[in-house]
Amino acid sequence: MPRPIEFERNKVLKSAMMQFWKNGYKSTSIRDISTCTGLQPGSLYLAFQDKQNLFIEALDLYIRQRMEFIKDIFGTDEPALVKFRNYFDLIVKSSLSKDGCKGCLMVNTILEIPLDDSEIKGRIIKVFHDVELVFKKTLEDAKHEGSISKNKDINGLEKLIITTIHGIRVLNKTHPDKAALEAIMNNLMSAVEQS
Amino acid sequence: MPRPIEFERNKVLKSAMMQFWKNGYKSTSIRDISTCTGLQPGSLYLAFQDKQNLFIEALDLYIRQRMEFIKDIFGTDEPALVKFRNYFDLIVKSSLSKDGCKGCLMVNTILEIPLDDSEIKGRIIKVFHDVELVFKKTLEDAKHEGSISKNKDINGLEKLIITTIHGIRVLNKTHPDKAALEAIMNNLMSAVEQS
DNA sequence: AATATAATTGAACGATAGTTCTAATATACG
DNA sequence: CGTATATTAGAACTATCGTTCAATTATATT
Repeated sequence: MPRPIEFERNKVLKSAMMQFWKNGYKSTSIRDISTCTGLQPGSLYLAFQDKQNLFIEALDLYIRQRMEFIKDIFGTDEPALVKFRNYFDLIVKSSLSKDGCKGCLMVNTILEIPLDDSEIKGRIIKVFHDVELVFKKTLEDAKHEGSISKNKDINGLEKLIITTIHGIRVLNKTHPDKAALEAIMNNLMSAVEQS
Repeated sequence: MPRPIEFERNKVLKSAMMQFWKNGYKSTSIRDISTCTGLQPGSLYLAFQDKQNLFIEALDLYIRQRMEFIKDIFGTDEPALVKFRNYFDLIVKSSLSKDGCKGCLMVNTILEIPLDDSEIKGRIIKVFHDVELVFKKTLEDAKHEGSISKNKDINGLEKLIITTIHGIRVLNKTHPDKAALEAIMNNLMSAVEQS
C-alpha cells in the first residue's frame, strides 16, 4: 500500500560519508548532503533523524569498512610479522591513492570535535582501542612464533604502531610522498622486528 | 585626542587562540570569542577585520610560540643528538600537561579545514616545512659530529620524526599516557641514533 | 480502478552564525 | 574646560544553519 522507498540507504550513507570525509563535520551542511545524495532535507530527516545521527551512521559505515580492511589483513593465517608488513604496505598504497589526501575520517573527526563532545568522540576512541587489541594480539602471536623477543614491550610497541599510522593520516593531509611513507614504514617495521 | 585602546592586542589574541585551540575553528563563534576576551563583536571586527583574519592572527601567535620553543631547543650549541633528546622529552612533558589534551592547533586545524581551503592550510604547511628544515639541519650536524652514520637517509629520518610528533598530537586527543609516550619517543630516539 | 499508506518534495521556520551600525564613551589637545 | 577623535557597547542586520511541514506523488492492496 505505501509508496516504496526509492533510495538505497547505503548509497546515501556512502555519499554523505564522502562529503563529511572531504570537508569535515561542521563544514558540511545538510544542504551539501542534500546535493551530493540527491535527497531533499525532508527525506534525509525522515530517514536519519538529524545531522548528528546521520553523521554517526556515515561514520559507522566508514568504521565498518576500516574494520573489514583490518580483518582482511590480520584475520589470515599468515605469520604475524607478514601481517604487519602487508598492513604497512597497504597504508602506503592507500595514502597515495585518490582518497589518501583526505586522511582518515576518524582521526579528522577526533581532532575537529570540541573537547567536551563525548558521543562521537567515545565511538572513535572505542574503535582505536579495538584496533589496538588486534595489534597486541598479533604481537603476542609473533612472540609465540618466535619472530620477536619474549621480553618485548607489547603495549609500547602497539602504541608506536597506531601513533605512526595516525601521524601518516596527518602527513596525508599535507604532503603525501612515496619516499617518506616508505621510510617511515620501514622504520616502523624494524622497530617491530628488532629483537 | 582619540580615545585610547583599552585592550592589549596580544592578550585578546591569546584568549582567542585558547578558544580556537579548545573547540576548533568552525565550532568557535565570534560570540564565544567575545565572551572569553571581554570584547564586544564591534571591537573585535574593528581590530581584526573578520573571523578568518582573527583566526589567522591567533594561529600566528600560536606559531610564533611553537617556533620559539623549537628555537630554544635547536638553537643551542649542544650536540645534535642531545637536542633531539631534549625535544622529545619536552614533547612528552607537554603532552602530559594541562593543555596536552588539546593537541596541536596547527594539526587540529589542518585536519578540520575543508580540503580546498588554501589560505590557512598553506600557512600551516609552510610552518611544518620550516620545522622540517630545522630537523634536517640538525641531522646534518649529527653527521658532521660523527654521531650518526654518513649514509643515513636524512629526508626519511626527518619525515619519521615529524610524523611521529603528529601522531602524538592525535594520541593526546585520546589517551595521553606516560608509558606509551616514552615508549614511542625511545623508539624514535633509537631510530635517529642507530647507525 | 479506487483507495490507503507512506515516501518525496521543497518551501518555510526558528535559531544562530558572521557582520555592520549607531549611540555612548573616554581621553589628548587647544 | 570644551572639543575633536577614535574606541567601545550591544542592538540590529543578513545569511545560513539545522529542522519541520503541508502538499504532492507513487505504489500495493481491495
